[in-house]
Amino acid sequence: MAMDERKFRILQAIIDDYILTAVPVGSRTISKKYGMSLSSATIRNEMSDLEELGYLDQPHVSAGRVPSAKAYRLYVDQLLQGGRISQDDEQQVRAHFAGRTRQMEDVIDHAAQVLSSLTKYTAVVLPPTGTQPKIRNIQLVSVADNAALVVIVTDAGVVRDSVIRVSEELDSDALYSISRSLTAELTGCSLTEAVERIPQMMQRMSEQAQLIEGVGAVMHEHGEDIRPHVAIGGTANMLSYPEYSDMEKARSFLSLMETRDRLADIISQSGEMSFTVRIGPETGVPEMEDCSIVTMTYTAGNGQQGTIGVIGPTRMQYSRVLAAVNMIGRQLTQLLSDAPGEDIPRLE
Amino acid sequence: MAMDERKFRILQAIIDDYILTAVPVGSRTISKKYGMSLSSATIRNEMSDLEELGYLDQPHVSAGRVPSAKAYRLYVDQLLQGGRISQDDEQQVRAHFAGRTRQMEDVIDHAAQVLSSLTKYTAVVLPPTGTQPKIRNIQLVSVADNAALVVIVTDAGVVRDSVIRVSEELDSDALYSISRSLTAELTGCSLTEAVERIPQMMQRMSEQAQLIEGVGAVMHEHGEDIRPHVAIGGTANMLSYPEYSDMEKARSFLSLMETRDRLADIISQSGEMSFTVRIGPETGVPEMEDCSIVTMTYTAGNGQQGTIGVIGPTRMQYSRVLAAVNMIGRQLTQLLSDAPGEDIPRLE
DNA sequence: ATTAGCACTCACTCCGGGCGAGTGCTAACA
DNA sequence: TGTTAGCACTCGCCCGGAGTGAGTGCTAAT
Repeated sequence: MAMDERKFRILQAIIDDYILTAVPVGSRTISKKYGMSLSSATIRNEMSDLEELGYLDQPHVSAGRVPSAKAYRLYVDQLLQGGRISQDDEQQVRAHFAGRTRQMEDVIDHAAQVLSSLTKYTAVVLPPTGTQPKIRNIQLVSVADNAALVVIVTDAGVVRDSVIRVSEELDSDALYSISRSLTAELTGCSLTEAVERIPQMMQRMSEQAQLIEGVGAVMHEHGEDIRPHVAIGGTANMLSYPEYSDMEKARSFLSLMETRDRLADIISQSGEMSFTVRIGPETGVPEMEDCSIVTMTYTAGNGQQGTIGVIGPTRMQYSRVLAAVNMIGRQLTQLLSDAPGEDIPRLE
Repeated sequence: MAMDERKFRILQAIIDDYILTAVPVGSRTISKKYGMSLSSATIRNEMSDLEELGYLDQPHVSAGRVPSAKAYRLYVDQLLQGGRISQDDEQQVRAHFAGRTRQMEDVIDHAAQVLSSLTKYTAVVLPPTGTQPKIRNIQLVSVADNAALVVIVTDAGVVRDSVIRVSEELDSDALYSISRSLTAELTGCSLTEAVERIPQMMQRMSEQAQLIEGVGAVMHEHGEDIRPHVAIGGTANMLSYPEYSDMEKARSFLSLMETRDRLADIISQSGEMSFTVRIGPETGVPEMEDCSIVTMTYTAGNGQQGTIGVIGPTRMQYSRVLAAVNMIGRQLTQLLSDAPGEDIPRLE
């Protein structure tokens, strides 16, 4: 027994109905609501077959059927293939993003907000990261008598800056000249390469050894601890769905959303493809057994890649979510491309 | 009929019990569990009086009594007066914060996390803000051929920096000399004062007019839009409490936690006093009718003030929360004081 | 002033019956 | 051979009533 055209249409109808109502759907519903000229009995037979094929589950013997993860998989594959992704609210959203120079962090936060309010699910946005950024410029700025600010500019924007102590009282000219040597020496290096070079440099410019060591420490710290800011929107949305009427589930979901590190891992595991849909168990996260995650990567001007994602119940409205994710993703790529001229958002 | 010693002790017992169990407490419970040598009947009479005085509410006629906001107020006033604030886990927490130079943002996030896990409620931390920070140094750093990064250092640390376009191709030496003039001119000004001076400066140094205008724009933007990063921890905790078994309530609470701007407003409304406890309606927030908020201000080295707060149900464990807030608050103040020498966290 | 006793209230739980949506199977039909 | 009507059966869910127990208020005795 194989999957024929009719079975497929019935399956589709079941999924549609279940997505809408979150209630196990019965044969009569399909036969009546979804204009097939088939009696409920026939549908029943087909449903029985579909269950055998693994596309449907039955919560208990006298209940309707519920689509399985396998069914959703088929469903979204169809969606993705067909490319039926509309792009309605595009205009409004574009307006939201237009104007003002923004910090990367703001862009990210905003994207998460828009995406969640568009889909009514939970949205997660990771900032662009990627190949080790290359150093472009190093500046020491005097902050106080014995403290200086280290600003490291890379091709990804400004890497976080830090204050270090300077032993002697160097005036700003002195700092500037040191900045120039450092820049000359390290331009084009990645942070880790730069850290490796620090010892030699300390020897060569021994009178500034302490200062240079400080700079090295800053680089080291930022080279490792790239704990990017993760933007989340609409966690509260999930509570509106019946699948989270169980408090315990809701709690564990929310806890997961709070541990940003783990969340970032989960979201960023979205393969090489630009579009990824992970359904239920495919997420690989026990707490998300009945969630699906739709992710897409976007690209900033410097080639770095970020990820946006939507998390919802497995019965999410895939076509709408796919459309929204696709739109926001493209929008971000465009916004962050070097081209536009007036704004250069930077990496936080 | 007035509040006498015995009534007060009974009220205290009722509050203690209710805080523990979240269940309306009856006269028998008090008479038995709380070693008063009084019969339940006597307690009943007293409870009736306390209800008349407005300290107790009765959900329905045959249920026990529940403390009113007025009762909690009395309770915490007593707590605050007595100064009975223990400081047990102080050591562990101090260890958490020790070591490593940190960004202000990290410190804030971390404080929220610790505070929420310590109290099992929701914690909110606002970064220090305060009197307009004074400019200490302005640096233009070359980022690309026709773009420069403006870094404005104030006594509050680094104000967010932005990239601006520079029309001509200025090399880094040229940028440095402009930086020096700008610094000389504007040191000691607040951001808004500096913005006012921009027009004159544009006239005076007309060949760099566009550049200076750009710098002015950056200042203006950051002078206004001080949307500080708000750190939140433990929102999921709230779902463990029976008062939030109602999904609708939980949802509205979480939504509130998501609108950081509003949340920041609410938290920062904590009067002049260093310690504030707002109970139920006192919060002034409809969504928080049965929440209480405990806040405390802390002070950074430069005199700027930040706020930390804990949000929980009105029946929160005030003494523990007060202790925790107090401890973390003092800890932050100490950590952020200029004194310690090795770390200077900075304003994000 | 305190307490024992008593009648009364009322939320909560448990339980059995009825309901209805849904299934699987069988037999009839095109 | 595929489709359909009919039927018996299952089982979750809702509803109403009885029972329970915690709690109160009042009264009378100590």
